[in-house]
Amino acid sequence: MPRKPRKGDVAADEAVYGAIRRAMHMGRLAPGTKLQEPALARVLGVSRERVRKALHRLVHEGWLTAIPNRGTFVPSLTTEEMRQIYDVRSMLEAAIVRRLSEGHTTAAAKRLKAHVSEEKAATRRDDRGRLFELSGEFHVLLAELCGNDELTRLLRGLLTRSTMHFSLAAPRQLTNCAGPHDHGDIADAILGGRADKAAKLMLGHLAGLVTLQAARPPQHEPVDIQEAFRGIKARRDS
Amino acid sequence: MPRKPRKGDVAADEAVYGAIRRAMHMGRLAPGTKLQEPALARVLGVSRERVRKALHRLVHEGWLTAIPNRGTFVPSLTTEEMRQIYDVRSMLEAAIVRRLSEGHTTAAAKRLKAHVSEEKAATRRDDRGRLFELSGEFHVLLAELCGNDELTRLLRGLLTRSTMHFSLAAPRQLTNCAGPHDHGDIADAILGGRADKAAKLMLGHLAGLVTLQAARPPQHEPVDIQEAFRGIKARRDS
DNA sequence: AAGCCAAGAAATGTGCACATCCTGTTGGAG
DNA sequence: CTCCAACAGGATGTGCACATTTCTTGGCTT
Repeated sequence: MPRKPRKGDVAADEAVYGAIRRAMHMGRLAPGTKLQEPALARVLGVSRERVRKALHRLVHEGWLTAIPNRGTFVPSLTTEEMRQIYDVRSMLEAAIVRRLSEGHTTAAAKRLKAHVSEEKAATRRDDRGRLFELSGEFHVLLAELCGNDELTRLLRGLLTRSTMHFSLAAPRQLTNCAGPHDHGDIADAILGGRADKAAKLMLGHLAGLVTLQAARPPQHEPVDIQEAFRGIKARRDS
Repeated sequence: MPRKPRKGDVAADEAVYGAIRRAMHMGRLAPGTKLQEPALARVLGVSRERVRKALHRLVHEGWLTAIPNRGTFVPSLTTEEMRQIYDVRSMLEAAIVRRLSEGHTTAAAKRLKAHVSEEKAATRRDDRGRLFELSGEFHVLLAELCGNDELTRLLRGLLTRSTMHFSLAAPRQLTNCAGPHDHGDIADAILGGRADKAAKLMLGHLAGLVTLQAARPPQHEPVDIQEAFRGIKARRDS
Protein backbone atom coordinates (compact mmCIF):
# COMPACT_ATOMS: atom_id res chain seq x y z
CA MET A 1 0.00 0.00 0.00
CA PRO A 2 1.49 3.37 -0.92
CA ARG A 3 -0.82 5.50 1.14
CA LYS A 4 -4.36 5.40 2.31
CA PRO A 5 -6.18 8.68 1.67
CA ARG A 6 -8.56 8.06 4.51
CA LYS A 7 -11.40 10.26 5.62
CA GLY A 8 -9.05 12.22 7.86
CA ASP A 9 -7.20 13.48 4.82
CA VAL A 10 -10.18 15.53 3.69
CA ALA A 11 -8.93 18.22 6.08
CA ALA A 12 -5.41 18.12 4.66
CA ASP A 13 -6.10 20.56 1.84
CA GLU A 14 -7.82 22.78 4.39
CA ALA A 15 -4.59 22.70 6.40
CA VAL A 16 -2.53 23.71 3.38
CA TYR A 17 -4.98 26.51 2.65
CA GLY A 18 -4.75 27.71 6.23
CA ALA A 19 -0.96 27.49 6.28
CA ILE A 20 -0.54 29.76 3.28
CA ARG A 21 -3.22 32.10 4.57
CA ARG A 22 -1.52 32.26 7.96
CA ALA A 23 1.84 32.98 6.38
CA MET A 24 0.28 35.91 4.56
CA HIS A 25 -1.45 37.05 7.73
CA MET A 26 1.88 37.05 9.53
CA GLY A 27 3.41 39.19 6.81
CA ARG A 28 5.95 36.55 5.88
CA LEU A 29 5.10 36.78 2.18
CA ALA A 30 5.92 40.13 0.59
CA PRO A 31 3.86 41.39 -2.35
CA GLY A 32 5.19 40.11 -5.65
CA THR A 33 6.47 36.87 -4.19
CA LYS A 34 6.02 33.89 -6.48
CA LEU A 35 4.50 30.87 -4.80
CA GLN A 36 5.78 27.91 -6.77
CA GLU A 37 4.09 24.61 -6.23
CA PRO A 38 7.06 22.21 -5.84
CA ALA A 39 8.67 24.36 -3.16
CA LEU A 40 5.44 24.68 -1.18
CA ALA A 41 4.78 20.96 -1.50
CA ARG A 42 8.25 20.17 -0.22
CA VAL A 43 8.08 22.62 2.67
CA LEU A 44 4.58 21.70 3.77
CA GLY A 45 5.15 18.00 3.25
CA VAL A 46 2.15 17.37 1.03
CA SER A 47 1.64 16.43 -2.58
CA ARG A 48 1.76 19.03 -5.32
CA GLU A 49 -1.90 18.57 -6.25
CA ARG A 50 -2.89 19.51 -2.73
CA VAL A 51 -0.90 22.72 -2.96
CA ARG A 52 -2.33 23.30 -6.40
CA LYS A 53 -5.90 23.08 -5.18
CA ALA A 54 -5.25 25.41 -2.25
CA LEU A 55 -3.58 27.93 -4.55
CA HIS A 56 -6.51 27.87 -6.94
CA ARG A 57 -8.89 28.50 -4.07
CA LEU A 58 -6.81 31.38 -2.75
CA VAL A 59 -6.69 32.89 -6.22
CA HIS A 60 -10.43 32.62 -6.57
CA GLU A 61 -10.93 34.29 -3.20
CA GLY A 62 -8.73 37.19 -4.22
CA TRP A 63 -5.82 36.51 -1.90
CA LEU A 64 -3.45 35.59 -4.71
CA THR A 65 -3.14 36.45 -8.39
CA ALA A 66 -2.57 33.80 -11.04
CA ILE A 67 -1.00 34.27 -14.45
CA PRO A 68 -1.53 31.37 -16.88
CA ASN A 69 1.62 29.29 -17.41
CA ARG A 70 3.49 31.67 -15.15
CA GLY A 71 2.47 30.88 -11.62
CA THR A 72 0.66 32.41 -8.67
CA PHE A 73 1.88 35.57 -6.98
CA VAL A 74 1.18 37.59 -3.87
CA PRO A 75 -0.65 40.66 -5.19
CA SER A 76 0.72 44.15 -4.81
CA LEU A 77 -2.22 45.99 -3.34
CA THR A 78 -2.85 49.47 -4.60
CA THR A 79 -4.03 52.19 -2.28
CA GLU A 80 -6.85 52.73 -4.75
CA GLU A 81 -8.07 49.15 -4.35
CA MET A 82 -7.90 49.57 -0.60
CA ARG A 83 -9.92 52.76 -0.82
CA GLN A 84 -12.56 51.01 -2.90
CA ILE A 85 -12.83 48.13 -0.46
CA TYR A 86 -13.28 50.52 2.43
CA ASP A 87 -15.81 52.44 0.37
CA VAL A 88 -17.97 49.35 -0.04
CA ARG A 89 -17.52 48.57 3.64
CA SER A 90 -18.74 52.08 4.46
CA MET A 91 -21.91 51.52 2.48
CA LEU A 92 -22.65 48.18 4.09
CA GLU A 93 -21.60 48.90 7.64
CA ALA A 94 -23.39 52.22 7.80
CA ALA A 95 -26.58 50.41 6.83
CA ILE A 96 -25.80 47.69 9.36
CA VAL A 97 -25.37 49.98 12.32
CA ARG A 98 -28.46 51.95 11.27
CA ARG A 99 -30.52 48.78 11.24
CA LEU A 100 -29.16 47.60 14.56
CA SER A 101 -29.80 50.99 16.11
CA GLU A 102 -33.41 50.92 14.97
CA GLY A 103 -34.02 47.54 16.54
CA HIS A 104 -32.20 44.58 18.02
CA THR A 105 -32.87 41.73 20.42
CA THR A 106 -31.68 41.67 24.00
CA ALA A 107 -29.43 38.74 23.13
CA ALA A 108 -27.79 40.86 20.45
CA ALA A 109 -27.21 43.67 22.92
CA LYS A 110 -25.69 41.18 25.33
CA ARG A 111 -23.26 39.82 22.74
CA LEU A 112 -22.30 43.33 21.69
CA LYS A 113 -21.60 44.44 25.25
CA ALA A 114 -19.62 41.29 25.92
CA HIS A 115 -17.45 41.87 22.90
CA VAL A 116 -16.73 45.48 23.77
CA SER A 117 -15.79 44.57 27.32
CA GLU A 118 -13.51 41.84 26.02
CA GLU A 119 -11.83 44.36 23.77
CA LYS A 120 -11.29 46.71 26.69
CA ALA A 121 -9.85 43.87 28.73
CA ALA A 122 -7.41 43.03 25.94
CA THR A 123 -6.47 46.70 25.73
CA ARG A 124 -5.71 46.84 29.45
CA ARG A 125 -3.62 43.67 29.17
CA ASP A 126 -1.89 45.25 26.16
CA ASP A 127 -2.48 41.99 24.26
CA ARG A 128 -1.89 43.20 20.73
CA GLY A 129 -2.52 39.86 19.05
CA ARG A 130 -5.83 39.24 20.73
CA LEU A 131 -6.91 42.82 20.18
CA PHE A 132 -6.09 42.50 16.50
CA GLU A 133 -8.41 39.52 16.23
CA LEU A 134 -11.17 41.10 18.28
CA SER A 135 -11.06 44.29 16.24
CA GLY A 136 -11.80 42.36 13.09
CA GLU A 137 -14.45 40.23 14.73
CA PHE A 138 -16.27 43.32 15.91
CA HIS A 139 -17.25 44.26 12.40
CA VAL A 140 -18.27 40.69 11.57
CA LEU A 141 -20.26 40.55 14.79
CA LEU A 142 -22.34 43.54 13.72
CA ALA A 143 -23.19 41.75 10.48
CA GLU A 144 -24.07 38.58 12.35
CA LEU A 145 -26.42 40.44 14.65
CA CYS A 146 -28.45 41.42 11.61
CA GLY A 147 -29.27 37.75 11.15
CA ASN A 148 -28.33 37.76 7.49
CA ASP A 149 -25.90 35.01 6.56
CA GLU A 150 -25.25 36.42 3.12
CA LEU A 151 -24.37 39.77 4.62
CA THR A 152 -22.05 38.15 7.13
CA ARG A 153 -20.25 36.16 4.46
CA LEU A 154 -19.84 39.19 2.21
CA LEU A 155 -18.53 41.42 4.96
CA ARG A 156 -16.18 38.74 6.19
CA GLY A 157 -14.63 38.60 2.72
CA LEU A 158 -14.25 42.35 2.58
CA LEU A 159 -12.74 42.40 6.04
CA THR A 160 -10.16 39.72 5.31
CA ARG A 161 -9.12 41.64 2.25
CA SER A 162 -8.91 44.77 4.36
CA THR A 163 -6.62 43.12 6.86
CA MET A 164 -4.35 42.08 4.00
CA HIS A 165 -2.92 45.56 4.03
CA PHE A 166 -2.18 45.43 7.71
CA SER A 167 -0.62 42.02 7.34
CA LEU A 168 1.41 42.60 4.19
CA ALA A 169 2.44 46.19 4.75
CA ALA A 170 3.34 46.54 8.39
CA PRO A 171 2.17 43.60 10.50
CA ARG A 172 4.00 44.37 13.71
CA GLN A 173 4.01 48.15 13.69
CA LEU A 174 0.37 49.04 13.49
CA THR A 175 -1.83 47.99 16.34
CA ASN A 176 -5.21 47.54 14.68
CA CYS A 177 -8.51 49.36 14.42
CA ALA A 178 -7.31 52.86 15.28
CA GLY A 179 -8.44 53.67 18.80
CA PRO A 180 -10.14 50.98 20.82
CA HIS A 181 -12.64 53.50 22.09
CA ASP A 182 -14.13 53.75 18.60
CA HIS A 183 -15.82 50.39 18.86
CA GLY A 184 -17.14 51.22 22.28
CA ASP A 185 -18.64 54.49 21.08
CA ILE A 186 -20.28 52.79 18.12
CA ALA A 187 -21.72 50.11 20.37
CA ASP A 188 -23.07 52.73 22.74
CA ALA A 189 -24.77 54.57 19.89
CA ILE A 190 -26.35 51.34 18.67
CA LEU A 191 -27.55 50.34 22.11
CA GLY A 192 -28.88 53.85 22.63
CA GLY A 193 -30.84 53.71 19.40
CA ARG A 194 -29.08 56.69 17.89
CA ALA A 195 -28.96 55.52 14.27
CA ASP A 196 -27.52 58.69 12.73
CA LYS A 197 -24.81 58.97 15.32
CA ALA A 198 -23.88 55.31 14.99
CA ALA A 199 -23.62 55.59 11.22
CA LYS A 200 -21.57 58.75 11.49
CA LEU A 201 -19.20 57.15 13.98
CA MET A 202 -18.79 54.09 11.80
CA LEU A 203 -18.03 56.18 8.73
CA GLY A 204 -15.46 58.15 10.68
CA HIS A 205 -14.00 54.96 12.09
CA LEU A 206 -13.51 53.45 8.63
CA ALA A 207 -12.16 56.70 7.24
CA GLY A 208 -9.64 56.73 10.06
CA LEU A 209 -8.49 53.26 9.12
CA VAL A 210 -7.92 54.36 5.53
CA THR A 211 -5.78 57.32 6.51
CA LEU A 212 -3.97 55.10 9.00
CA GLN A 213 -2.88 52.79 6.21
CA ALA A 214 -2.05 55.60 3.80
CA ALA A 215 1.54 55.85 5.02
CA ARG A 216 3.23 52.50 4.63
CA PRO A 217 6.66 51.29 3.52
CA PRO A 218 6.57 50.61 -0.22
CA GLN A 219 9.78 48.60 -0.10
CA HIS A 220 9.75 44.84 -0.10
CA GLU A 221 12.69 42.51 0.10
CA PRO A 222 12.71 39.09 -1.55
CA VAL A 223 11.40 36.22 0.52
CA ASP A 224 12.62 32.68 0.89
CA ILE A 225 9.82 30.12 0.99
CA GLN A 226 11.75 27.85 3.30
CA GLU A 227 12.12 30.67 5.80
CA ALA A 228 8.61 32.05 5.40
CA PHE A 229 6.89 28.84 6.47
CA ARG A 230 9.02 28.26 9.55
CA GLY A 231 6.77 26.93 12.29
CA ILE A 232 3.68 26.84 10.10
CA LYS A 233 2.28 23.46 9.32
CA ALA A 234 -1.15 22.14 10.19
CA ARG A 235 -4.19 23.47 12.09
CA ARG A 236 -7.10 25.14 10.38
CA ASP A 237 -9.10 28.42 10.59
CA SER A 238 -7.48 31.76 9.93
CA MET B 1 0.00 11.29 -30.18
CA PRO B 2 -3.14 11.17 -28.09
CA ARG B 3 -4.02 14.86 -28.19
CA LYS B 4 -2.26 18.15 -28.22
CA PRO B 5 -3.48 20.51 -25.48
CA ARG B 6 -2.49 23.60 -27.41
CA LYS B 7 -2.66 27.17 -26.29
CA GLY B 8 -6.22 27.48 -27.64
CA ASP B 9 -7.40 25.00 -25.04
CA VAL B 10 -6.91 27.47 -22.23
CA ALA B 11 -10.43 28.74 -22.99
CA ALA B 12 -11.90 25.25 -22.96
CA ASP B 13 -12.57 25.17 -19.23
CA GLU B 14 -14.14 28.60 -19.57
CA ALA B 15 -16.45 27.11 -22.20
CA VAL B 16 -17.45 24.26 -19.92
CA TYR B 17 -18.08 26.72 -17.12
CA GLY B 18 -20.22 28.85 -19.40
CA ALA B 19 -22.13 25.86 -20.73
CA ILE B 20 -23.22 24.69 -17.28
CA ARG B 21 -23.98 28.24 -16.24
CA ARG B 22 -26.07 28.79 -19.36
CA ALA B 23 -27.98 25.58 -18.79
CA MET B 24 -28.87 26.82 -15.32
CA HIS B 25 -29.78 30.21 -16.67
CA MET B 26 -32.15 28.59 -19.15
CA GLY B 27 -33.82 26.70 -16.37
CA ARG B 28 -32.84 23.33 -17.81
CA LEU B 29 -31.44 22.10 -14.50
CA ALA B 30 -34.00 21.74 -11.75
CA PRO B 31 -32.95 22.21 -8.12
CA GLY B 32 -31.68 18.99 -6.59
CA THR B 33 -30.28 17.69 -9.86
CA LYS B 34 -27.03 15.81 -9.45
CA LEU B 35 -24.36 16.85 -11.92
CA GLN B 36 -22.14 13.81 -12.30
CA GLU B 37 -18.82 14.31 -13.94
CA PRO B 38 -18.67 11.40 -16.43
CA ALA B 39 -22.05 12.29 -17.91
CA LEU B 40 -21.15 15.95 -18.32
CA ALA B 41 -17.79 15.05 -19.80
CA ARG B 42 -19.45 12.75 -22.32
CA VAL B 43 -22.17 15.26 -23.25
CA LEU B 44 -19.86 18.27 -23.53
CA GLY B 45 -17.14 16.28 -25.23
CA VAL B 46 -14.33 17.23 -22.89
CA SER B 47 -12.22 15.40 -20.35
CA ARG B 48 -13.47 14.73 -16.87
CA GLU B 49 -10.84 16.91 -15.21
CA ARG B 50 -12.09 19.88 -17.20
CA VAL B 51 -15.62 19.29 -15.95
CA ARG B 52 -14.24 18.77 -12.48
CA LYS B 53 -12.49 22.12 -12.45
CA ALA B 54 -15.55 23.96 -13.74
CA LEU B 55 -17.72 22.29 -11.12
CA HIS B 56 -15.35 23.28 -8.34
CA ARG B 57 -15.41 26.86 -9.55
CA LEU B 58 -19.20 26.93 -9.72
CA VAL B 59 -19.38 25.49 -6.23
CA HIS B 60 -17.01 28.13 -4.94
CA GLU B 61 -19.08 30.86 -6.53
CA GLY B 62 -22.24 29.59 -4.90
CA TRP B 63 -24.02 28.32 -7.99
CA LEU B 64 -23.73 24.67 -7.01
CA THR B 65 -23.44 22.77 -3.76
CA ALA B 66 -20.88 20.04 -3.24
CA ILE B 67 -21.05 17.15 -0.78
CA PRO B 68 -17.76 15.32 -0.24
CA ASN B 69 -17.67 11.89 -1.89
CA ARG B 70 -21.26 12.41 -2.98
CA GLY B 71 -21.17 14.82 -5.87
CA THR B 72 -22.28 18.31 -6.83
CA PHE B 73 -25.93 19.32 -6.89
CA VAL B 74 -28.07 22.21 -8.07
CA PRO B 75 -29.05 23.95 -4.84
CA SER B 76 -32.64 24.25 -3.75
CA LEU B 77 -32.89 27.92 -3.00
CA THR B 78 -34.88 28.87 0.03
CA THR B 79 -37.07 31.94 0.01
CA GLU B 80 -35.17 32.96 3.14
CA GLU B 81 -31.85 32.94 1.27
CA MET B 82 -33.44 34.97 -1.51
CA ARG B 83 -34.74 37.47 1.02
CA GLN B 84 -31.28 37.81 2.54
CA ILE B 85 -29.69 38.41 -0.85
CA TYR B 86 -32.20 41.10 -1.67
CA ASP B 87 -31.65 42.54 1.78
CA VAL B 88 -27.96 43.02 1.11
CA ARG B 89 -28.78 44.42 -2.31
CA SER B 90 -31.10 46.93 -0.66
CA MET B 91 -28.31 48.14 1.58
CA LEU B 92 -25.82 48.52 -1.25
CA GLU B 93 -28.09 49.85 -3.96
CA ALA B 94 -29.73 52.41 -1.69
CA ALA B 95 -26.28 53.77 -0.91
CA ILE B 96 -25.41 53.68 -4.60
CA VAL B 97 -28.37 55.70 -5.81
CA ARG B 98 -27.88 58.13 -2.93
CA ARG B 99 -24.29 58.69 -3.96
CA LEU B 100 -25.16 59.07 -7.61
CA SER B 101 -27.94 61.50 -6.76
CA GLU B 102 -25.57 63.66 -4.77
CA GLY B 103 -23.11 63.90 -7.61
CA HIS B 104 -22.26 62.34 -10.94
CA THR B 105 -20.46 63.24 -14.14
CA THR B 106 -22.20 64.24 -17.34
CA ALA B 107 -20.86 61.06 -18.98
CA ALA B 108 -22.55 59.04 -16.28
CA ALA B 109 -25.83 60.84 -16.88
CA LYS B 110 -25.50 60.16 -20.56
CA ARG B 111 -24.94 56.43 -20.06
CA LEU B 112 -27.85 56.25 -17.64
CA LYS B 113 -30.21 57.99 -20.04
CA ALA B 114 -29.07 55.80 -22.92
CA HIS B 115 -29.73 52.67 -20.92
CA VAL B 116 -33.22 53.73 -19.88
CA SER B 117 -34.15 54.64 -23.44
CA GLU B 118 -32.86 51.28 -24.63
CA GLU B 119 -35.01 49.56 -22.04
CA LYS B 120 -38.06 51.49 -23.22
CA ALA B 121 -37.29 50.55 -26.80
CA ALA B 122 -37.08 46.88 -25.86
CA THR B 123 -40.36 47.22 -24.02
CA ARG B 124 -42.07 48.68 -27.09
CA ARG B 125 -40.67 45.87 -29.24
CA ASP B 126 -41.87 43.41 -26.59
CA ASP B 127 -38.42 41.82 -26.69
CA ARG B 128 -38.55 39.82 -23.46
CA GLY B 129 -35.09 38.31 -23.78
CA ARG B 130 -33.33 41.61 -24.37
CA LEU B 131 -35.35 43.30 -21.66
CA PHE B 132 -34.36 40.56 -19.23
CA GLU B 133 -30.71 41.25 -19.90
CA LEU B 134 -31.11 45.02 -19.76
CA SER B 135 -32.98 44.87 -16.48
CA GLY B 136 -30.08 43.12 -14.84
CA GLU B 137 -27.50 45.35 -16.44
CA PHE B 138 -29.28 48.42 -15.11
CA HIS B 139 -28.37 47.56 -11.55
CA VAL B 140 -24.79 46.76 -12.52
CA LEU B 141 -24.60 50.01 -14.44
CA LEU B 142 -25.46 52.00 -11.35
CA ALA B 143 -22.59 50.33 -9.54
CA GLU B 144 -20.23 51.01 -12.43
CA LEU B 145 -21.14 54.67 -12.45
CA CYS B 146 -19.83 54.91 -8.90
CA GLY B 147 -16.38 54.11 -10.29
CA ASN B 148 -15.72 51.41 -7.72
CA ASP B 149 -14.60 48.12 -9.27
CA GLU B 150 -14.95 46.21 -6.03
CA LEU B 151 -18.51 47.42 -5.66
CA THR B 152 -19.33 46.46 -9.23
CA ARG B 153 -17.91 42.96 -8.79
CA LEU B 154 -19.76 42.42 -5.56
CA LEU B 155 -23.08 43.61 -6.89
CA ARG B 156 -22.68 41.56 -10.05
CA GLY B 157 -22.29 38.46 -7.93
CA LEU B 158 -25.38 39.28 -5.92
CA LEU B 159 -27.35 39.97 -9.06
CA THR B 160 -26.43 36.70 -10.74
CA ARG B 161 -27.51 34.88 -7.62
CA SER B 162 -30.74 36.85 -7.66
CA THR B 163 -31.49 35.84 -11.21
CA MET B 164 -31.00 32.22 -10.24
CA HIS B 165 -34.48 32.26 -8.82
CA PHE B 166 -35.95 33.61 -12.00
CA SER B 167 -34.04 31.07 -14.03
CA LEU B 168 -34.64 28.02 -11.91
CA ALA B 169 -38.17 28.70 -10.77
CA ALA B 170 -40.04 30.07 -13.75
CA PRO B 171 -37.75 31.13 -16.56
CA ARG B 172 -40.34 31.70 -19.25
CA GLN B 173 -43.31 32.94 -17.26
CA LEU B 174 -41.96 35.96 -15.45
CA THR B 175 -40.85 38.87 -17.54
CA ASN B 176 -38.16 40.47 -15.41
CA CYS B 177 -37.72 43.50 -13.18
CA ALA B 178 -41.36 44.17 -12.34
CA GLY B 179 -42.45 47.24 -14.21
CA PRO B 180 -40.07 48.79 -16.69
CA HIS B 181 -41.13 52.23 -15.55
CA ASP B 182 -39.41 51.58 -12.21
CA HIS B 183 -35.97 51.94 -13.68
CA GLY B 184 -36.99 55.10 -15.48
CA ASP B 185 -38.33 56.65 -12.30
CA ILE B 186 -35.18 55.78 -10.39
CA ALA B 187 -33.03 57.26 -13.14
CA ASP B 188 -35.08 60.44 -13.13
CA ALA B 189 -34.69 60.80 -9.38
CA ILE B 190 -30.93 60.32 -9.67
CA LEU B 191 -30.59 62.79 -12.51
CA GLY B 192 -32.76 65.23 -10.58
CA GLY B 193 -30.54 64.97 -7.52
CA ARG B 194 -33.32 63.72 -5.27
CA ALA B 195 -31.34 61.28 -3.14
CA ASP B 196 -34.07 60.35 -0.68
CA LYS B 197 -36.60 59.75 -3.41
CA ALA B 198 -34.18 57.68 -5.45
CA ALA B 199 -33.32 55.51 -2.45
CA LYS B 200 -36.99 55.10 -1.60
CA LEU B 201 -37.82 54.10 -5.15
CA MET B 202 -34.96 51.61 -5.26
CA LEU B 203 -36.02 50.00 -1.99
CA GLY B 204 -39.56 49.72 -3.27
CA HIS B 205 -38.35 48.30 -6.53
CA LEU B 206 -36.32 45.58 -4.83
CA ALA B 207 -39.15 44.82 -2.42
CA GLY B 208 -41.43 44.38 -5.41
CA LEU B 209 -39.05 41.86 -6.90
CA VAL B 210 -39.09 39.83 -3.71
CA THR B 211 -42.88 39.66 -3.56
CA LEU B 212 -42.93 38.87 -7.26
CA GLN B 213 -40.82 35.78 -6.68
CA ALA B 214 -42.67 34.74 -3.55
CA ALA B 215 -45.22 32.71 -5.52
CA ARG B 216 -43.42 30.09 -7.55
CA PRO B 217 -43.99 26.46 -8.41
CA PRO B 218 -42.26 24.30 -5.78
CA GLN B 219 -42.54 21.22 -7.98
CA HIS B 220 -39.58 19.97 -9.93
CA GLU B 221 -39.43 17.01 -12.24
CA PRO B 222 -36.25 14.98 -12.73
CA VAL B 223 -33.93 16.14 -15.45
CA ASP B 224 -31.94 14.18 -17.98
CA ILE B 225 -28.45 15.55 -18.54
CA GLN B 226 -28.46 14.48 -22.16
CA GLU B 227 -31.61 16.50 -22.77
CA ALA B 228 -30.65 19.49 -20.63
CA PHE B 229 -27.53 20.29 -22.64
CA ARG B 230 -29.16 20.09 -26.04
CA GLY B 231 -27.74 22.86 -28.21
CA ILE B 232 -25.32 24.05 -25.52
CA LYS B 233 -21.67 23.52 -26.23
CA ALA B 234 -18.95 26.10 -26.56
CA ARG B 235 -18.78 29.92 -26.44
CA ARG B 236 -17.90 31.88 -23.39
CA ASP B 237 -19.35 34.75 -21.29
CA SER B 238 -22.47 34.33 -19.29
C1' DA C 1 31.53 44.73 -24.91
C1' DA C 2 26.69 44.44 -25.66
C1' DG C 3 22.91 42.24 -27.60
C1' DC C 4 20.83 38.11 -29.54
C1' DC C 5 19.98 33.27 -30.23
C1' DA C 6 19.76 28.60 -28.77
C1' DA C 7 19.81 24.73 -25.71
C1' DG C 8 18.97 22.94 -21.15
C1' DA C 9 16.33 22.96 -16.92
C1' DA C 10 12.54 23.84 -14.14
C1' DA C 11 7.72 24.87 -13.42
C1' DT C 12 2.96 24.70 -14.91
C1' DG C 13 -0.93 22.31 -17.01
C1' DT C 14 -3.25 18.02 -18.35
C1' DG C 15 -4.66 13.29 -19.12
C1' DC C 16 -4.71 8.70 -17.11
C1' DA C 17 -5.19 4.93 -13.96
C1' DC C 18 -6.12 3.32 -9.48
C1' DA C 19 -7.94 3.50 -4.64
C1' DT C 20 -11.86 4.65 -1.88
C1' DC C 21 -16.54 5.58 -1.00
C1' DC C 22 -21.43 5.67 -1.90
C1' DT C 23 -25.63 3.58 -3.75
C1' DG C 24 -28.83 0.43 -5.53
C1' DT C 25 -29.75 -4.51 -5.65
C1' DT C 26 -30.19 -9.18 -4.41
C1' DG C 27 -30.16 -12.91 -1.40
C1' DG C 28 -31.26 -14.96 2.97
C1' DA C 29 -32.99 -15.07 7.74
C1' DG C 30 -36.60 -14.16 11.05
C1' DC D 1 -43.77 -10.65 3.95
C1' DT D 2 -40.38 -7.60 5.87
C1' DC D 3 -35.94 -6.30 7.19
C1' DC D 4 -31.00 -6.65 7.26
C1' DA D 5 -26.64 -7.66 5.33
C1' DA D 6 -23.36 -8.60 1.80
C1' DC D 7 -22.18 -7.57 -3.04
C1' DA D 8 -21.71 -5.47 -7.43
C1' DG D 9 -21.68 -1.34 -10.14
C1' DG D 10 -20.50 3.26 -10.59
C1' DA D 11 -18.95 7.81 -9.18
C1' DT D 12 -15.67 10.67 -6.73
C1' DG D 13 -10.98 11.70 -5.10
C1' DT D 14 -5.99 11.35 -5.58
C1' DG D 15 -1.35 10.31 -7.01
C1' DC D 16 1.56 9.93 -11.00
C1' DA D 17 3.74 10.66 -15.35
C1' DC D 18 4.09 13.30 -19.47
C1' DA D 19 3.49 17.35 -22.79
C1' DT D 20 3.97 22.22 -23.15
C1' DT D 21 5.55 26.56 -21.93
C1' DT D 22 8.69 29.71 -19.77
C1' DC D 23 12.92 31.21 -17.59
C1' DT D 24 17.83 30.91 -17.36
C1' DT D 25 22.48 30.12 -18.78
C1' DG D 26 25.95 29.74 -21.99
C1' DG D 27 27.90 30.83 -26.39
C1' DC D 28 27.98 33.39 -30.66
C1' DT D 29 27.69 37.36 -33.70
C1' DT D 30 28.11 42.29 -34.70
